[in-house]
Amino acid sequence: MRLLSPQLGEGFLFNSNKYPEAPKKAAFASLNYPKEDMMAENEKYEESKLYRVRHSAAHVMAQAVLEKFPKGKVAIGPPIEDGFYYDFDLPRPLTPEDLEEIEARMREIIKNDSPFVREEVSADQAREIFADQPYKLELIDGLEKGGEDEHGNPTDEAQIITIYKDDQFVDLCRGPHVESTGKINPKAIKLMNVAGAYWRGDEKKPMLQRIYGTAWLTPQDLKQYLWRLEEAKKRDHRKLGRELDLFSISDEVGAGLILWHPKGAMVRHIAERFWEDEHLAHGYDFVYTPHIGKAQLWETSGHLGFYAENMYSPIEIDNQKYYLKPMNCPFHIEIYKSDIRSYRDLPLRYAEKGTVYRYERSGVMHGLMRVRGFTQDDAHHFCAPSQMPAEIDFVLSFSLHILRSFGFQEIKAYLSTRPEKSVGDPKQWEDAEEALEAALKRSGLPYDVDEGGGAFYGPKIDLKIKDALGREWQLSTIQFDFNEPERFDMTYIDEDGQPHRPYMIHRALMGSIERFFGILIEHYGGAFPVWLSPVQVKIIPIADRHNDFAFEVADELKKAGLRAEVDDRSDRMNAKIRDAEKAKVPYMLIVGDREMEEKQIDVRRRSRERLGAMDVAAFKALALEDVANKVEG
RNA sequence: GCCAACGUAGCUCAGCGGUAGAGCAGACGCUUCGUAAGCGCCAGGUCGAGGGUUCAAAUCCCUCCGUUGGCUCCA
Repeated sequence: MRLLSPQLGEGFLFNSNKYPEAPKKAAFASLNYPKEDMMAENEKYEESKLYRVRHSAAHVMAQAVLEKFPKGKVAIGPPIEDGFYYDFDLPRPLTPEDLEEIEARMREIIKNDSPFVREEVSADQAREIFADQPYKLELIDGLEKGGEDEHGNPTDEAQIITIYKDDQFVDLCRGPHVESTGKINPKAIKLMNVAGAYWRGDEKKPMLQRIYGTAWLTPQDLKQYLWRLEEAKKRDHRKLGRELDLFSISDEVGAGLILWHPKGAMVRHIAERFWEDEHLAHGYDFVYTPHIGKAQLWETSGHLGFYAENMYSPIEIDNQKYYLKPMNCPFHIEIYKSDIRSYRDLPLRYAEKGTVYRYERSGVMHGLMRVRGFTQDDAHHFCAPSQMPAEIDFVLSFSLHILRSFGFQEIKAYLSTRPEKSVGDPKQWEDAEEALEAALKRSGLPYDVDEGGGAFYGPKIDLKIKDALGREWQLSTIQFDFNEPERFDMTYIDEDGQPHRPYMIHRALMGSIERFFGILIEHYGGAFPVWLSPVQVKIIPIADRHNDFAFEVADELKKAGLRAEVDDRSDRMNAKIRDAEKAKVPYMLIVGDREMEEKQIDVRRRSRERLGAMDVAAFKALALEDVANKVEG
């Protein structure tokens, strides 16, 4: 179905199923549009009018809330992506009705068109103004002390304390704001929901009530944003997972544990088969390792020291404690250590789709995206230091090849460097970081550097993709490890006949296969590319007398490796087409009297495009070409 | 784990103190049909679990489990 997004006008047609003839870029742009279109090119969000509008809307909302709850305490209220929020400490939980009331009051305040007035004050003046606002007082202390901004984050500069007044409200705030409340378009704001949030994000501190709102420059923009939310809801992998019968999660089995249904398992199987072929073609060896390992192993690896809170309780077997594995690396290392390694053996690349179990707190599970048991497409590279730059180059380009094959074209890299606390020789760190950055430069990928953002055991590159809705997801990670080779005393014998320490790289491309599947579902809205579709062809006989011929066609297609099914129910053709469309089967082949007569089939795509009658051989060639080229039809 | 909302048929939802309802899906029967829903009939629920209030609880209260939106954490 073609959806016309509201208020978009020419050039912003969005096709809900992302069919091949749909202009892909336009589809992306329409979903993606907000920041890009709302702001002048290269303008920073923080300096945009939109940012000021949202910040100002937060103040207006705070006033409305305080009017309703005069004893309420306010915390902070910044603009965020797509809107703003404000945290409150209130005598009772807010209800949806409260939000409506607050929103209505906001519109009145906006109508007053009262100016935002900035004032610089001393810390003591500020304390007087906010005498009954404990959270503000805490912020003022931080500002006065310096080294902390209004969010409590460290800063270099001493802070000037400023307040902003508008209408009946005054807030401790750095600004900036719009000139007056009237600059906020009352028809372009909406309060979205209430959620709990810890004061300063610290779970030991009080839980506040956070009201999320959205604000835009025009009502059209708001409408567009709400439409985008709707679209995301339609593509929600949990909803599609049920509708397309891909997977489920059973209370009986347990939260965060995924059951892959035949259709979902087929997609996974195809994806894994591709993954396997590519790995074998690129110098990897496959390994298989068990799900549990002795406590001593996890002591040696350090997991019981630094990862214990994510691990499940031990299982006791013959007076020995065993742990369910949260990672695969110790096993791969043991395989490495099972023999003496020569520099001639290196690099070694051990790959395994290893299923790991990690404890997740009960409130954080989310469909396939956040689970307690998942399979990593893991691999560990072991190489001599001299081989390291080439190895990085290889693994980065291999990662990109895999991601692009699944239809993710927009990829961004994040390089994380040495944190303050780290293990390993600084020279090694430098070499590794240099190699990572050089490889990034050669790849031509856009990348950001997160100084000090690496793990204590090594620097890393993370790859994030943008999906069809413009949302970023981290998939791949390529991590150096200076820790485990040391802990396990890994060595190889170099040309000099002496043992040397190898370099070790962990990498996962899809990351978690469960999560990757979830992202694929949402990216494609359930309409997988032909090569991944669990059912690629549905053959639809018009009447019972066409069934035999339909099965003949199916057999021929199956022999060619295509996944074809016949819908031989006694329903009308229209109903069969509808069901096949809903199942997002890429091709429907209609067979009736005419086709049987001519030994042909009538081809229809899920995009509703009709390719017309053709020979089975012609269709087979066409479909196989789509599979080979991984087209998204 | 924390805050809030929500758990009624396989799915989506109505009912919100007086003996459980719809649509879709399913079974069966009729229909054999040209590019997104043919018709009829049947079956299906200890209303998430446990406790309490009441003459009476899906409905009100408490506890637990789960889900959703956030917080924190993270693949």
